[in-house]
Amino acid sequence: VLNKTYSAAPHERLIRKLESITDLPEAEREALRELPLTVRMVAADSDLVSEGQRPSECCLLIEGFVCRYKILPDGGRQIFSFHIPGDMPDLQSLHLRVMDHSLGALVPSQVGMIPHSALYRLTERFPKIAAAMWRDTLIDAAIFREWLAGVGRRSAKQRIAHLFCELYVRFRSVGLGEARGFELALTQAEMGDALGLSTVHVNRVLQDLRADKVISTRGRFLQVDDWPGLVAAGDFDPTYLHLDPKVAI
Amino acid sequence: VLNKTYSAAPHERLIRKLESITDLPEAEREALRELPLTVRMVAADSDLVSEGQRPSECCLLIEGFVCRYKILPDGGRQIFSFHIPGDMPDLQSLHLRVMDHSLGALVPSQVGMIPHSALYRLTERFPKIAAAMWRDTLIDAAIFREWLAGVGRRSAKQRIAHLFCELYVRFRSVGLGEARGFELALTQAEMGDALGLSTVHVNRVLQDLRADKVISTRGRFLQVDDWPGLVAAGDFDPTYLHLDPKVAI
DNA sequence: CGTGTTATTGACCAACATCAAACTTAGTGG
DNA sequence: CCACTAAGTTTGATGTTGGTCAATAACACG
Repeated sequence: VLNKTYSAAPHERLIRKLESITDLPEAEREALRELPLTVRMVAADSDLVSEGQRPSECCLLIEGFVCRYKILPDGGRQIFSFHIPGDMPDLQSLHLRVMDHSLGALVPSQVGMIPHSALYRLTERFPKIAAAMWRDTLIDAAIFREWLAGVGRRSAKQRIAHLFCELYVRFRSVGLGEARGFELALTQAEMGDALGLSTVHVNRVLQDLRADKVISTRGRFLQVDDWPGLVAAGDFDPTYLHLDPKVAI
Repeated sequence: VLNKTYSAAPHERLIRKLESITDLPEAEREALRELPLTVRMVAADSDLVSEGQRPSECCLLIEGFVCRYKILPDGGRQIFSFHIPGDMPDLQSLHLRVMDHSLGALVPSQVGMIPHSALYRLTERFPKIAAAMWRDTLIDAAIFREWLAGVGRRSAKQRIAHLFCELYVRFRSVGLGEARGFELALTQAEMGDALGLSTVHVNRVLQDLRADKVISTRGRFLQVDDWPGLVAAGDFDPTYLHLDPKVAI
């Protein structure tokens, strides 16, 4: 638990996210703004929620970068998803009491904790908010399917390029990142754990992609030099993200 | 479209399924029984819904065995999930208009088509039914995560054993299959497409598992000869299925 | 400036893929 | 009821992607 100060407007982050996947009337937006929320800072590499726990609140990511993952008996780690500000990475805990995986911060992050009770009340009073949140968890599932197809049937190079495409589009769809690229706060080991690859192989494929002139990296900033090329390399089709037409990248 | 006759009680199948993951008061069960439902027969290897479509109804699987899948540009196929009677494999279409994958029958199957409009009405009138269905789609996502961990980090043998464990538990949890095993209506090619393996390799691993005396096959019947052994071979922990304690296998 | 983390490189290896053919089984029509 | 066919399973030989191990080079941070 750290103590930095931030001036982000947590509720607006959430609203912007939900509006990237659906339309919300003003009454619903207003109701979302009244959600009680306790801000908490989380250090890098520490868990927000761990496998086996029964949380009584959901996290809204305000600043930072987090992932969901599971450690397998042989010590291997599988990362299931990455989350950016505006996401509620453990929204599922609202209807799935016990966590079957963990939620960890990849960089120092700021989250807002929202009691389940407040969310229940909101979803009962506003069916449109319930539908938007349900839809969000369904898109979550669609992303898992897409990753599954990647790990099951795509080459290492396609998988890495695909991940970059997905993150770029998701960042842009909520107004984060820049047109030329985005902050990719991931080590190569973490990319490997997400894509089912070894660190060494991730490194080699990354060199390939740089040699192909589709991306370049400056520190943690991933610059997209050739978007059509990256999309082609990753066999990327954003349909599965189910974004609202109004935010089409 | 075939024409066999069946005497299954579709609504009871659905109720039994939902009760395997939650508790439903009698009023809710009664409301479910009134859901309008058009029975349809589907031939093996034909699609119930295809990628790109915008269905206006959901399917309830009454008899048979279906899967969700996607064909990749290089011709490869990734199967995302298998569904058994009582499942609503495309419940997600209620909040995700366009299908990002297809739903196909693996054997001749019987489904009940339920209009989205009827489901919307039901979920608005009965928050408990909405919660149960939302929960069902969240478990769906949990299964994707588990498969992702398998394809990403587990060996071929673990993945196959894990799949058998999952199907056995799911069949049993809704009162299908037998204590000694269950009907596995899958070709080795289909198992490969689900697990990210080649047909040849599936065949070899299957021979291993038979040699290890954990399973045996008689035609399409998969007999579990050593359940603890199969669980160990698959590194299987049923937590992710989020079954209600009352149906614990 | 150290010190620990991350990136990169090289040598070697294994799991699983691919290709091709033979064998089995289950349907189908005569 | 049998021959014929197509689908599925099994086997062998060979190839490749990506893993493992281990060392070195770059960084980032206190």
